[in-house]
Amino acid sequence: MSDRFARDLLAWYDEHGRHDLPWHHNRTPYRVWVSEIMLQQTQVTTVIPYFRAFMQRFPDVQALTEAPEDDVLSHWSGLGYYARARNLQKAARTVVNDFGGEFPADQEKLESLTGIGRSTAAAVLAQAFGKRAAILDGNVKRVLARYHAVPGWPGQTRVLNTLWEHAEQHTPDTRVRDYTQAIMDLGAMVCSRSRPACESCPLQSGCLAYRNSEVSLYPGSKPKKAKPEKTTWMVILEDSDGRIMLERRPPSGIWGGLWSLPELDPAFSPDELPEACEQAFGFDCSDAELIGGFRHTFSHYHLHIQPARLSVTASSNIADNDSQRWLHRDQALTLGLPAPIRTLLTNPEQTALL
DNA sequence: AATACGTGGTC
DNA sequence: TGACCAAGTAT
Repeated sequence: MSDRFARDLLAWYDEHGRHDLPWHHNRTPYRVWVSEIMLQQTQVTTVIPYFRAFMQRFPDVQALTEAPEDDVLSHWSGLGYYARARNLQKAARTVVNDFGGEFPADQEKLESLTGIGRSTAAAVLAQAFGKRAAILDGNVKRVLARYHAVPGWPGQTRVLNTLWEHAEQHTPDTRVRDYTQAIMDLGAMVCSRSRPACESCPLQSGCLAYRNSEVSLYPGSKPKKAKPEKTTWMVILEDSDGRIMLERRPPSGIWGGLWSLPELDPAFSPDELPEACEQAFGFDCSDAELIGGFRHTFSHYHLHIQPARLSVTASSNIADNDSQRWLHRDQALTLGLPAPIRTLLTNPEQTALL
């Protein structure tokens, strides 16, 4: 049953673990699910305020299904990986339509919900239903890679499979909920990526990497690749009322479904911007003013964002539609906006310094 | 299997 | 200061 790994880990957790995170209270499947989705590739401290606001606005799965997608995205604004928000609502509708509004306590059925993979399904099973299920997130990967001295980068299927095997083996039959939280806490608080606190680790005596003084070698690092550089114009079209134009981005791709400033081909020179805007958007534009570009780094490429402000002179027939809205800046900030656009609209002077 | 998908923290 | 990475999943 539970080997010394789980036993020692749980003893440590009782004294040192995190027992008071927002999703630890009223631990319903819905709350656990939302927290797990938010926590994908995202730090706990970042998630906490988003989780509170989200629960206030969408208290249950029913409320989530009934909300406009824009509302969900605006609550996700700044969190990143926005497909998570769109998938969240899709999955909520599946729960209501196919599962009678109740989350299934079944690994396979949970994984059928979009946005829920193997690890998230296991986390919901363990945290919300107390069922035995092995998780394997970044924390667990690090702990297990060190404990068993598993060589290689966890992005490789072979390495990943090995880690999953260890994860399954160590998961106990009892106290699965606590165990799941415990191994994540250990990874976050003791077995951290840099400067792990091995002297305070309850698993030290069995840790192969520690025994060999090779803790820093695990887990193996990702092969590095140069990020491509891309450039774009982001135009702030402003009418005589001080309203600016926002465009809804396509549902897939970067910032999918969010509202943002309209983009223009970087091949245009500053001189050509007014005419390019007129052709693209159909308004008389003038006075292109360059605000000062900045570079934004994504996971897989760098984007040079070149903001430019233009005046719309003939604005009599301006109207909102599905993919285009004219709003004052404070109104624009209530939309689901990407973080750098939010910054750009809030404080263009600061952005110009970047 | 490899890649796309965000943002903020860390050193 | 730029590279690296975090409670991963979808395609």
